[in-house]
Amino acid sequence: MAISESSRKRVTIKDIARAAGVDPSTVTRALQGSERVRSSTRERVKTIADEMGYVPNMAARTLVKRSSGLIGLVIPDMTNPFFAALARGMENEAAKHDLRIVINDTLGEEAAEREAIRLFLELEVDGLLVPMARCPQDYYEELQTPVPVVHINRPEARHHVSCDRSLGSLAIMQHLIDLGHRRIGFVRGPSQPGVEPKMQAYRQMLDQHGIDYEPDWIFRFDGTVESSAHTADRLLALSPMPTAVFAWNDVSAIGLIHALRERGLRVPDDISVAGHDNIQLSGLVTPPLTTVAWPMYEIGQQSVRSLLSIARGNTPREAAIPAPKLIIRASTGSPG
Amino acid sequence: MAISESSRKRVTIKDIARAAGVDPSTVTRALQGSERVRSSTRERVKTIADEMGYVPNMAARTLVKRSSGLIGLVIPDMTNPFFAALARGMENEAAKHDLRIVINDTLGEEAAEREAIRLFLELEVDGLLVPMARCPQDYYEELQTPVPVVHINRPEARHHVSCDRSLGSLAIMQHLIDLGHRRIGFVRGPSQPGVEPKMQAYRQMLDQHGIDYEPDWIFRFDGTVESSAHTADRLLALSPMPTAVFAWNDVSAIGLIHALRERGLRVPDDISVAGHDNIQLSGLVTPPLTTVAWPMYEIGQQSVRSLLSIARGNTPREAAIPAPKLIIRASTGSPG
DNA sequence: TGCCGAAATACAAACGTTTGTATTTTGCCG
DNA sequence: CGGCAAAATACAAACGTTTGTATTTCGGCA
Repeated sequence: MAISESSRKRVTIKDIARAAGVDPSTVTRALQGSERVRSSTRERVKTIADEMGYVPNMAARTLVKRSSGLIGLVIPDMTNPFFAALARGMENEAAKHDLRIVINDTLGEEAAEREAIRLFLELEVDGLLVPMARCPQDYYEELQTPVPVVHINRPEARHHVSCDRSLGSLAIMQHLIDLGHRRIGFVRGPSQPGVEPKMQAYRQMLDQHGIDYEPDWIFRFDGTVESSAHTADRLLALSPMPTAVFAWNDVSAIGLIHALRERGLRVPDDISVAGHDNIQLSGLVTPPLTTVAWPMYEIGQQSVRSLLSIARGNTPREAAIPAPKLIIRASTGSPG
Repeated sequence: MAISESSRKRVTIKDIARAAGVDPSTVTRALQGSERVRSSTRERVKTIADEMGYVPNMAARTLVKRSSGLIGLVIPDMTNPFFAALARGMENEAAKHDLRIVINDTLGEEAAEREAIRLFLELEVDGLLVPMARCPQDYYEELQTPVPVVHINRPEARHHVSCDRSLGSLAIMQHLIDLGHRRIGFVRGPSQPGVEPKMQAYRQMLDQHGIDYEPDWIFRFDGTVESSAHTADRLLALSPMPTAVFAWNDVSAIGLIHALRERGLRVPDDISVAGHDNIQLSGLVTPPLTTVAWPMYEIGQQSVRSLLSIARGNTPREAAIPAPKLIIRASTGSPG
């Protein structure tokens, strides 16, 4: 059920045309600053439009131009500051090209993602930006959108902008190993895309240093205090106990640190903990968290650029994206 | 500069009409499930539309219906989990009425807020939801939108859904005073709307308990580690030192706790700290934070309901919104 | 068989812009 | 002052859908 239409009628180009004593087409051209209309007329029309409080009707414009000037951004989780930074990079770049970003939140649900894509297609967006899609790649292959789609961090997609997703995790693992750790646990989250590459990097680094992979060293975090507590208990029950833990994101790392400290362990003296994402709070907790920062803003910008070059029929050149940056703080140290 | 139009032409209602051997108007009605078309035709048309991969053109529909089925949500700061919960409540309620939410992030900038409103008006949204607007109320008064606007937490607005904004702060202050605190500091953030009511509640409670307001007990937090450190230093320099601090949000509270602990103070033994917002991490830090939770989800739902009744010409009845909830954790205790 | 009313469908106009083409106006030169 | 090109403006069609009205089709009954 749609909302009923409003009472006060909106000012249209025709109204302005009448008021200015010119043709609607002249009004359009005047408002667009076309050279084809005399500058005096142009100014007059603009003034009148202003006075009458003209607001262009995008539906009409989109209809004839077959392009809305919008870019659809499908966000899996608004809560994640990760995506917020991404969105800002996109908005910044889009603005340079007179494009606007509209966002739809999917709560990380596959059905909602499809719904969002559909909404955007109906809206006739000029492009789609899809960070960490939930739907399988096949879905997008078959989709046959009439508009370009750029995925973020989905290397298997046809068009994508991705920071090598294991780089950050490799850096963290390297850091821990450099510190002398050999028994390193891993806290993983729900099976979102984005966890896997970190797991892989984790295992790869273990391999490289001849450390056996222990399934017992893998823990799960579901966002609750209880799961942090459970992980801490399990850690304490292990013998020998891991001397370091790499958590797939900062929230889980901070939660774990709390649970460990509650149980009398000192971080990093008894056990090191590293996170991933560099959220604002990661520097504000005790102890400040060693983590890795992604250049999300830059990725956002680059993805809009890619979108544009695809739309122009070029294959976008490989993006020059800065590498993720290891941020060493006080939550990691040499093993006791 | 807009993106060039795509190559493959989209399927329109006319195409379906031709394929099905009926008139476009029949196709429309069939797709809408109108009773005016024979059920056999209806099914046939729907099947054909499906097979041809029909995607409705919203611009055309909006043009004739003068209503887009969209609700514009102007978000000041996507990073704030506060707004994420709000948005979800809105989406949930909107979906019940076949309305969709589109989001625009303003980074808390006044100019961006105006831009967002403009975009939404061009999009011909059916309503606007504006949580914690940056632009002054006058701006909205004069705006004369042809669509209803519901503000969130702006009681001075014509239509608004607000939790009494001081309730939470009053509860926190009451809690601290009940614990026996008399010297209570306040950490404020940048001068966003939303800080003031908390400040007021703070002073009101001091007044009520005959405690003098000390300008020295007001501190500022700007999101950096340094400002937390600075606040801690200033606190330590005071004598007598406050025994408790009420911070305007959880991030600033957590940052402060860290800085205090770094300086050898124990929380809550030496000093209590309370926050506001109940972000996910507030329960996961050491010590877990005493804070106050807002029913954001419910407020989101309610604001959509209000929007709808305004659109129908009713004045929305006062919303029944649950009160903010005091969450007592371990960061507060009786003064040493 | 012919007619009636209802059901099903077709017709046509409208929504507000844009844009290619046609027409008018303007300024200028001979 | 007539004529001409260029500049300025007007005209008209189109975008894809919806919706009120007109037309056709149909089943049933006299």
